Amino acid sequence: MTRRPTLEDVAAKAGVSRALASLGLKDSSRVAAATRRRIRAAADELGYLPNLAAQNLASHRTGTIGVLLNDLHNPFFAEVFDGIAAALEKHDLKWVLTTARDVRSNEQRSIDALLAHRVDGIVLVSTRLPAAAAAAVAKTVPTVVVGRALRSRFVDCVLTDDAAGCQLAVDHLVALGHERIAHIDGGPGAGAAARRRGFESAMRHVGLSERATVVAGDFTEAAGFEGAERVFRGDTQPTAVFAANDLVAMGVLDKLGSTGIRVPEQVSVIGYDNTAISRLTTVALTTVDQSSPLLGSTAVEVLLERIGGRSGQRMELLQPTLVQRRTTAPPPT
Amino acid sequence: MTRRPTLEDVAAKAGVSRALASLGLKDSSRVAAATRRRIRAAADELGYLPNLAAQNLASHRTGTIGVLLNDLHNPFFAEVFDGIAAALEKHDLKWVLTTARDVRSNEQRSIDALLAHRVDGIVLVSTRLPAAAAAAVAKTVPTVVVGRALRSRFVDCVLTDDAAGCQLAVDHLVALGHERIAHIDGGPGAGAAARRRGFESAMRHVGLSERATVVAGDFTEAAGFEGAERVFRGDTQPTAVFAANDLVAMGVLDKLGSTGIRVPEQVSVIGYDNTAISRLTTVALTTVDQSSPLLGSTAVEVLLERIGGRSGQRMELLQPTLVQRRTTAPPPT
DNA sequence: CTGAAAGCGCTAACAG
DNA sequence: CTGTTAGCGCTTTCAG
Repeated sequence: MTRRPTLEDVAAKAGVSRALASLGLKDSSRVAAATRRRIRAAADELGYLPNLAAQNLASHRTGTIGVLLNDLHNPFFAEVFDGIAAALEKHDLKWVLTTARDVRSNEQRSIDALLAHRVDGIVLVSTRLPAAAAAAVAKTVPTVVVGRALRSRFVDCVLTDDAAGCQLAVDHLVALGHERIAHIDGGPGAGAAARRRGFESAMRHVGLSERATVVAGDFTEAAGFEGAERVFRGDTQPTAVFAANDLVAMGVLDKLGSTGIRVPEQVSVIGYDNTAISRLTTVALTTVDQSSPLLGSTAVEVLLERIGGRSGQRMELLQPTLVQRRTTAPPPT
Repeated sequence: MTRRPTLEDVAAKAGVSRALASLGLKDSSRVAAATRRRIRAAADELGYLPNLAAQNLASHRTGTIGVLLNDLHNPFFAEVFDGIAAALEKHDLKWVLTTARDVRSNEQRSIDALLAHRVDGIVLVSTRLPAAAAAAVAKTVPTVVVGRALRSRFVDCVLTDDAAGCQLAVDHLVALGHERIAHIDGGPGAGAAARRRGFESAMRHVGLSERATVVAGDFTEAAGFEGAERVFRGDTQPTAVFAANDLVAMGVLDKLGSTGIRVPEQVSVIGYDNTAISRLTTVALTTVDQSSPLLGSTAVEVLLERIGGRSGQRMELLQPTLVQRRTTAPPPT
């Protein structure tokens, strides 16, 4: 647990000045190749690792992007992060990753932590942060929001065209012959409102407004379970359920399974996200795909543009697709 | 995008020196309560956020723990992280979270990044890092490894007693009447070897050594799928499969389902981790529970002890339990 | 209780 | 090509 070597040590060992050592390690063409090699060798031998704090402080930039992921438990976010990380690596940027864990107030705290790091930019993935708060952050540091549309000159957004996604889902069910369709929504979750409105307007488009039910949920399996419970308690039971996301859909399947209602013979279920779980043939959930990694990588590109100086808002809408599996079928006759 | 306020600004606004402002914000009793309030007010008004880099550099400590998670896609790690984060919050510590994403060489790079942050300690969750490399890290900064046993004076370990866990699984299957049991292992994954050896020795204990098969896998669904393919190709087919983890088990269920083999009537399947997926009643996977959050919080406690000065190794073995659901039953007669 | 001064490890002009 | 000189924003003795 000895003191870590500093640039000073490297410089001494290589017989050069600190400044030259610094340049040498960055492969600056300003320093002779031979010297460069000597410096690098000295650094390796000492096990030198630059002190980020010192680097950041002196250079006024961190080369780091802050990423706030809503929830580590939802595989969807892991996939979005894959896209983010890949893009960041491509651009030789570092990142610091945070999650809010549970509560809402934690989101601001997590963001403050990123700000304290003096990150060069921030990616907010599906946070519930109030629009005003997000705009405030964006005024301090370039910010892009994933999964939610925010009208603000300062905040860029990258999200799936949920209106289209919901239309896809509804059209599919209607084509199969369904009319009474229930939506279990994402409650206070980020983007939940958009998806709920998408569902309602899609049902209107096909002239089935009065047959639509919406029950309040959350983006979790538990919410899906409880939502299904409520949906199938009434007397005018729907023949299909459109869940706010795959997790919710799993909860619905769970409830239906334990109640002895067969899917898709008696009830059709459709999810949103096309996560790994939905792909399992034992689950085989019909779902709306949002190409999650693309969401992430696009967010990074948009952010870099903003860091590069663009000042107008950029709102990137990605088109979803329907992935038809085996939880949807014609309703019972 | 204006310059962020510094301590200097806060001090000026509060009409005190920088030093006092610094102390005041830390609620040091060395500064009068009234002054403290004035300082705090000034800071709030300016939206002051301390510059971490400067703080770290000046104080020689970061109050930050580095966490390297093997894989964001496996919900097991999200649960372990819950425990880690909760414990860290309890102790008022910050963290920086990393994942290696894919390749092995990335693990060292991720660790170097944590080291560059000058974190006060490191938690390595299920990394494949060679023992020597881990020990090297530990000599630089207090380190605890989760999910793997490493014999080194410098590295502390927190893991589940996999020998016991495997015995639990095997005993359960044997009690049901199974004899030909296959294990699809975790291949090169962290802790895979321990689990494989645990399976083999458990089978030996019950005198079923020759009935045991082991096929090489990986801790993924895909590996489970392929593993099942190989297992059920031969002529002496097992009646039960013990998977290295729940993801592998899901892959197995997937393959069996698509082949028309019924679970548990024809084949029993048992997983490891008791992740959220296994709990779904549509899946209802029998599995070995490792109380993942406890694994995480224990790791933090052990790490803090080490940071506090303990020098001997601490090897914390947590006892697993069997969670019996509906993928295991007596073999067909 | 408060302030002055030194310095953390590094980068970035600016000279030689 | 190489070295000198200032800081970056903060904490931390050490004096008042």
